[in-house]
Amino acid sequence: MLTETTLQAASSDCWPGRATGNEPSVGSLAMAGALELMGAPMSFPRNVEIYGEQEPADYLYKVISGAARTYKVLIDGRRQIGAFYLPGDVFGVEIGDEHTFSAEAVTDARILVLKRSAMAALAAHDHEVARQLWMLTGRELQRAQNHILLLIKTASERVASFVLEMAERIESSGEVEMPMSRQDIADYLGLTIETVSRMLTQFENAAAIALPTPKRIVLRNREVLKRLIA
Amino acid sequence: MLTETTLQAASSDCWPGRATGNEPSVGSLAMAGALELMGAPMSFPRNVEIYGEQEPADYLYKVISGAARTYKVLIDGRRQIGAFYLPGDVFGVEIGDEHTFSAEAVTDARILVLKRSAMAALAAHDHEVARQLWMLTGRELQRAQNHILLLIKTASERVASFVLEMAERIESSGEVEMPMSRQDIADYLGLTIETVSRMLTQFENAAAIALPTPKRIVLRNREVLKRLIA
DNA sequence: CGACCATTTGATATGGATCAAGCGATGTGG
DNA sequence: CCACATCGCTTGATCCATATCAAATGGTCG
Repeated sequence: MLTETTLQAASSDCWPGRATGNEPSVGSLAMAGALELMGAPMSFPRNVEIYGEQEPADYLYKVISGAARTYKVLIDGRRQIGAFYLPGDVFGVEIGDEHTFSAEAVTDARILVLKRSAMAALAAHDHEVARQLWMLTGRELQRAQNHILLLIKTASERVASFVLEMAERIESSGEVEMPMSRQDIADYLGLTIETVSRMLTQFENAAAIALPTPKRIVLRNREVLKRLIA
Repeated sequence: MLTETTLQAASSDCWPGRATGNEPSVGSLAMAGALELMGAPMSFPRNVEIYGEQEPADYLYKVISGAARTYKVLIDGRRQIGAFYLPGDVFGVEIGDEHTFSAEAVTDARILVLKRSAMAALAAHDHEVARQLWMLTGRELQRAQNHILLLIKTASERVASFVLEMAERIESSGEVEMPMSRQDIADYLGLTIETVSRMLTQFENAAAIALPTPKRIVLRNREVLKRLIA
């Protein structure tokens, strides 16, 4: 299963917020070492499944590099993408025993895989770890609520929101390198690829963005985009 | 603030799953009394605000009778209902310090109001309480994820799903007494009242339901509805 | 019983989907 | 290193589901 056994990436910073560690509770420091032992970085090629819907949720995943998506396919073939995960993001957190979405690598990706049972055991003795797990669920909830608000908007509002959101997450010197395809964006926003493409062209014509290549978006005037998002 | 000071409804069963209580951890039993003291049932008339978006999230709410809705209004006036809460449901759980949605009574309602800081203090000493709080967040997440899947479906699929969901939650002898208006349903499903009404008429013509009054839905053939939900 | 408000029903408009080419970037083999 | 094939994206034409606008009906409450 594990493509590598090197554990160096599984350092103590593998858990968000863990670095604060100003609450020396019992087990917290002792278990930090265990964290390193139980996490392993794995490589997933582009478009390869990380886990399937209804599989046992035995692991948590933290993106090191690349990107991942979670999704669900309805009986008639429509696909809904739940979220995109970029370096630093954690996914695969579940309340029940099974994954409710499937997950795939959007691009070639390195992902830190953490055993859930070990996390649970850790949380049972360390309130801070338990709190972090709760926070992760809470952040997913906020993301899902924002997603709901996105899906009631018009096509141009959805696409503008998406561009701005990605800009906040991965902007680098005025540009965004989109890891995902138009189909991915469409399935996230509940639109067709044609509509996504038309909206981007529209934004380009309005001088809000530039598209040197399909995946590269230059932000030329984000005020125009912000005025569109309702 | 409190319309009544009677605490009788704030018994130890006010917390879901708490009744199992087969983990006599420190503080658990001692704090059970505190729970009674900190929860108070309040009465909210129909359409009255329970809390507003961006207000400090100092309390949790458990519906005793009646119904509540959470919602957000976009700048242009569109309203999105996040969820409906019926007797037994808990709402107002937040990760941050502020409510991200507003809440109102759908009908005259009695709602148990629990101080959040007290819950947090309790959770700090009782893993079971902490787990229950986490579970509440997780259940909200699942609900939000289902809501996302609903919003990418067609109008008839959304309305059929809604009727079936409400039936599961409040069916009584083959009937559902809807507490909310058509506008509420429309704002939950991302449709207009006209479309909701037309779909219900359509289901009635297909002999799937009957509508003796607008708020009363008789389930005549739920297989027809199930076949519609994709 | 009467008035009001919610709901239903009808007619028309429209945003985004669908169907159908065309174009361009990427990557491969000669 | 270049020609060509493939795949993903863009652009265009048409259609359809749902919104919008408008009116009629019916349930509820004083």
